[in-house]
Amino acid sequence: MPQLGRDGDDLGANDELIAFKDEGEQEEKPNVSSERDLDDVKSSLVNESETTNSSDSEADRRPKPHPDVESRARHGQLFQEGPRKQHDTGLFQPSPYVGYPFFMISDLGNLCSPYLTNGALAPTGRTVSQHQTLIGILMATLLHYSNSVPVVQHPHMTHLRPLLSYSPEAFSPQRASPGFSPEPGKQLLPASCFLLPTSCIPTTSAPGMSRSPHTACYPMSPGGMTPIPHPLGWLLVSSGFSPRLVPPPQTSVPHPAIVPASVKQEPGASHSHPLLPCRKPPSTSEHDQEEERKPHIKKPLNAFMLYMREERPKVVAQCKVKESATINQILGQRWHSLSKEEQAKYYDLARKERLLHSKLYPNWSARDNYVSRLTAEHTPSLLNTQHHILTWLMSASPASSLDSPATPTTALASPAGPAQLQPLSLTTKPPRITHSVGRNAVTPGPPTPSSTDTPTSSPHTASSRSSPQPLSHPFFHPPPTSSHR
DNA sequence: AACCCTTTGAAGTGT
DNA sequence: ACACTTCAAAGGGTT
Repeated sequence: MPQLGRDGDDLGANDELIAFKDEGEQEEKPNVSSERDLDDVKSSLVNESETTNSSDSEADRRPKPHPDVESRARHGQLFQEGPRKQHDTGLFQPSPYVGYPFFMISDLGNLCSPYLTNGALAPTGRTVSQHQTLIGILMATLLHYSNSVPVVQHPHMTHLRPLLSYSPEAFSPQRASPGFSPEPGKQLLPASCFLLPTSCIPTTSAPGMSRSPHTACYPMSPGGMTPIPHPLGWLLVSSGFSPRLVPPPQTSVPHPAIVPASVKQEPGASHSHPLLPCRKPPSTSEHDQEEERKPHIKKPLNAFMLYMREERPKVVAQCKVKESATINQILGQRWHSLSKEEQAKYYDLARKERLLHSKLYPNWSARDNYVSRLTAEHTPSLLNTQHHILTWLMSASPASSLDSPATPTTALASPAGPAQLQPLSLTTKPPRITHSVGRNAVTPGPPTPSSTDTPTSSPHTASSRSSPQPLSHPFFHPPPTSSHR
């Protein structure tokens, strides 16, 4: 949101920019600033909300709700069939990760698929010496890219500040509401609850600690230009390919995901493999585990999330449903059935959340919470190189199978060639194909800065968003697009 | 234990 | 501008 941009004057981000200092200073200054400003922010936000006009937007775009979901949920019909099975119905549904080789090639040790990325058959019958030559060239390529492929660190990671949790810590009772002492271990309510306590429904669940902190996943040094040790290591390790090509893990350097941000950002220092998944990295010490438990600053809740938090108990009570996926489907339909005034309430609340969040954490970026995944946006050249090398290996491998071209390896085939290589997920598991990704691609963001956070135009114009269609149920219609998470 | 599912919106990046 | 991805909450289900 432009009005919420970090450079926005109203947010006071500039004057709170923190110079790069030692971690002790970084640890203290934002909190002091936050404490000082919190009350003012809250009061000003409340005043602002009273004077802010909620733009009209959502009402006209509201599609007809799908009462079937709720009615079937009440009757338990949604559970008659697994909600995720339907995407397997097709003969082959290309994964959004078309460039992900691990699960496209059932056996990478095989590497024998005769189908190149262009669908052509690879030449067969290469000799052992030819393969050795190819491997040698591959290793040379690896060495080349290990020294030449830069990955730029996110600017927000250049400063060393503590990993504060948005909900539980940033809005500690001592700060937000003196005298309020929550039960230990219980989740404190985020900003919206202090602003509008009546709209909040307390929850006793642990605040989003199921995932390890993502903030420590940025492997790059502040200098930005740090060599990647093994550009293809992820592929080779994950596929179980020849270990000769993969140097043993660097035990001397902890995994970036488990290294405290305060100590891992050594300019110019080498790091462990930046391409490996870091969502659940193994902990090597108590200190690392302690760092892992540190919450990160979470994203502020958007309007729908606020709505869900408020309405979920009602849906649970009404529909006797506990499965969150089903509840969310219902809530999604109810959300669309809301009037624009009702939605404006949540858009406005969400705007306050973002405003307060940006005030408390002017240097925070949503990118900070991204897991360290190698994506095409980050290193497209590297991905293309990987694609080429993989293709090369496939073509170089002795063809042992001339099976049907409809095998998943054809997913690597792209009409446009490597240029359309999709981002490579570094998750250790193949991403599941779901039906919801890509929604945002076709729908412009709802709120416009000039007219508050309520959508001004139909953000759900395109297909999938206007009419969410649950899958796999006989009453459900197939989704327009497939996606992953 | 860890991850998936499912929803919408915000925000990030790349083209 | 557009396309695409990730994350935010939630908790039962799955691996």
